[in-house]
Amino acid sequence: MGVVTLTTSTSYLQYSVMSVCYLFSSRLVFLSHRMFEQGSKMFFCCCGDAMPQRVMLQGAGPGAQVPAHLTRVPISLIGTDADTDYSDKTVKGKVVRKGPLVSLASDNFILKTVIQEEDFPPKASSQNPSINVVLFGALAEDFSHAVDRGDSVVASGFAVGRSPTFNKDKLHPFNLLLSGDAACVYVSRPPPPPDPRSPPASKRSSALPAEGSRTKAPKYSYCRLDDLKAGSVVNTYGVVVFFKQPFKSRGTDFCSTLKITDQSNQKVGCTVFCEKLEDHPQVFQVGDIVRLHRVKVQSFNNSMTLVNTFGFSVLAFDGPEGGSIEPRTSSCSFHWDQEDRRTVEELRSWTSSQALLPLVPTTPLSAAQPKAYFDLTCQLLAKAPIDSSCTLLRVWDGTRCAHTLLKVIVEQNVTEGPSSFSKGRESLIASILVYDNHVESAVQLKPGDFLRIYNLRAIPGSSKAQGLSSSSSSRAEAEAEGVDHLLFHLHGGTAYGRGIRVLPENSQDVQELKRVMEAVPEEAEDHFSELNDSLMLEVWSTPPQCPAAEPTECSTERSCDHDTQPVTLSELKRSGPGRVHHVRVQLRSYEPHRLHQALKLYCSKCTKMQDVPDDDLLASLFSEEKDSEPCVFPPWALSGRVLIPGDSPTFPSRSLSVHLSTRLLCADKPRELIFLMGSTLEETCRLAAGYLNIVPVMSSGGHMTLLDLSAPFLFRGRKRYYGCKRCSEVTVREPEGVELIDEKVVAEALGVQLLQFVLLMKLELQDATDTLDVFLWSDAESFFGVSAEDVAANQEAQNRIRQTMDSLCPAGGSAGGRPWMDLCLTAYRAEDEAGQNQTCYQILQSTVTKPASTTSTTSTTSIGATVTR
DNA sequence: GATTAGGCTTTG
Repeated sequence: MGVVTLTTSTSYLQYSVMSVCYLFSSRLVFLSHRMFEQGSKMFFCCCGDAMPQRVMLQGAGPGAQVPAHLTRVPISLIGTDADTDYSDKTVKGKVVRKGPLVSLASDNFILKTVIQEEDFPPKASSQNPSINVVLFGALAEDFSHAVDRGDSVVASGFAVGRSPTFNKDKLHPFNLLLSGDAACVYVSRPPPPPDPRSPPASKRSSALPAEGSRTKAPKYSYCRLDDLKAGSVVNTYGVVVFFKQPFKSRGTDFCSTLKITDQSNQKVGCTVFCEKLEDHPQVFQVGDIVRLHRVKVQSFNNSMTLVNTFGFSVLAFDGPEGGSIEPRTSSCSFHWDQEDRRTVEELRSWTSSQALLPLVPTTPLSAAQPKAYFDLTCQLLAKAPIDSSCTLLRVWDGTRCAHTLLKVIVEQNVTEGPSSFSKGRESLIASILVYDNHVESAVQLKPGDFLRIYNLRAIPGSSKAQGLSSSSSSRAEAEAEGVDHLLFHLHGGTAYGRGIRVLPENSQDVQELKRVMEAVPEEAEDHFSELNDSLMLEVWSTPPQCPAAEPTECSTERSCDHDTQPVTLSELKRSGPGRVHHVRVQLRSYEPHRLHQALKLYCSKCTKMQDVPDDDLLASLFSEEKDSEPCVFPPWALSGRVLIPGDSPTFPSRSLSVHLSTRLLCADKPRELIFLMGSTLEETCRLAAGYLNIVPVMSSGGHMTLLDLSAPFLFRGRKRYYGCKRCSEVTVREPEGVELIDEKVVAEALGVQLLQFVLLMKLELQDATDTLDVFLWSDAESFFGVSAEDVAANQEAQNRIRQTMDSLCPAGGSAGGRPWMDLCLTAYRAEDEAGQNQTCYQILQSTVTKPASTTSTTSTTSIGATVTR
């Protein structure tokens, strides 16, 4: 599998915190503090300094306005008139794509962006025109830092060139090239949306110094849990290690109980009395983090406890690292700043190091074991009172319980919500009897609510064994007989945190639950219900095999020889790394959607992976080398010239300097390998039709050398080969032998560490129990039945991948229409970019078996994204 | 500016 670390890619969330402009020596200088958020780490960096200004924020100062003598040209007119002088012209557009900053040499950069015209000239019908813009040098660097997608920019001082990617991207036949002192970009940014983490300040006119507006907010200090002094009122942060949902106290309030801890390892009990439920801590599970303001420290039984006091407020957060930091609170105004954010991050990181988080937050019905106590996240479908101390809740979570679920029969017309469901759905519904104090909270619940029920007990055995035989008329009647049935009880009292909580619709857990539920097709439910044989139930507690009404063949097969039974994704997630699993799943989604981005270059030596540069970038690398300086050629090289016929007045015929290997010439193989100097990318490609191997070279310091290794070092027909910048030690030599000249031989002669084309995709798999992100990488070629090298060079290979993905995951198709895949997965540990260990999954030894679609795989017409470079 | 509870060793 190699040693490449593949982790879920971290997206760099980037936003400008503030921009300040100074007038400095009569030149405008733009200082931008930008904040980067990367996983759990935050840092600031300052870009821009007292250098001449190249990228300017409009409205920031007098010099930042577009000079009045410049006139704007519509993007559609760029390049239409060969005589146009663009030195006094501008082009305006919105940044719709922004490429990475590519480093060419230590202080030279290149960056590609696409801008789209927004308002000029107004056009109702077709799409607004857009154009590629290539920026060079410090301008590229500044642009990379200062401009975001969505910004509106005005470019001036540009040159216009033919776009080498026009055939591919159909964007614009020309592009804008910005380099040198004259080039400038003016930026204006739409006003930022309000920060959702900073709710508007309270309208209360209260003089409370507390949770006011951000500007007036006082500095809060937080007391560590080993530093609590009895009698004081403090603010504190903690990780929840135990909690009880709010329950009615004997007094006037609801009471909730927390036990929290922090880096001091002290465990401190905390009691909250509030009349209103919404003012209580919104804690959903152990590991949640709470911030408490104004709690009184009391000594009880020789330990410190916390009780809320006047002005009390609480925020709660999810516990796992990397999750969103969205405070849960009913308060409409609260103080919240970067320091709070950092504190939560630190507690999360500490929590994970202490293994305080439960491995499995809640147990799905599919994993419920007889007699076990567990927490359940589910949706309420219906409820019915049984008697004054017992209420029936009918719930489901989209998973299938391994045991038959008992249906409790209730009197007619007492059920809130549907009294029965389709046969298939019924088989997925669990009956929960809630007792005593929980009856009162059940009254508040509405069918459709998403619930978490704490300390639920699975009651096993036959209905008779539970005293619920059909002849019994006591509390409920069960229609099922047998020994393999389950019913659930929520016992009275609040011991062990027993209780019911309604989860907010926007919570992560509810989103996850919905995904699982949506993956259960109606037909499948009915299909399931036919199979009530206990042996079959055992089998069918694993993912459904053919849930669609019209059974579809499985679209992939495993070629491995592991002797292991398929598991559900939820089971797989509960087991550790270092194992191989078989799963039967559907493809829910995949990345990248633009399939050409799945193609990467991989160095087997340093194990680094990089993107394949696009033609715009390559074209600029070639064009930079047009004017070669004088050069001493190596003694083995025979020099000559080759004529490249032109195809238009813009591209006249040119003769270029070529160098041949004496050894190959003597072997009568003059066309096997040429070293070509000063060619453009286009010319190189054209010559590649006539020469087997072309190595583009340039003169540097009076000697012949390769171009920058961002460019291919070798062209072989339509194939291009790249070298690793880190691992190559370039010297231009002729190959040793003459028998076979291929990319390996050439690379070896040139001291180039050859990069390999690979395919890398992230697939989101799903079954009835869960979803899972997996990588398709080392076995991607055998999965698709194509080589990555072919994908880089030929349309048929690209079509094959596109069609395979379309058939596994049809656009706009429902889950029911997606084929099922038998896959072999391996689970392994890898470090993410923040240095945190996480479990990753990779598809191994699995192959798509069916032709991807009914359309011909040899079709040469491609629509939409292809993997063309 | 009172009162509530102060986990738990698990009924139906």
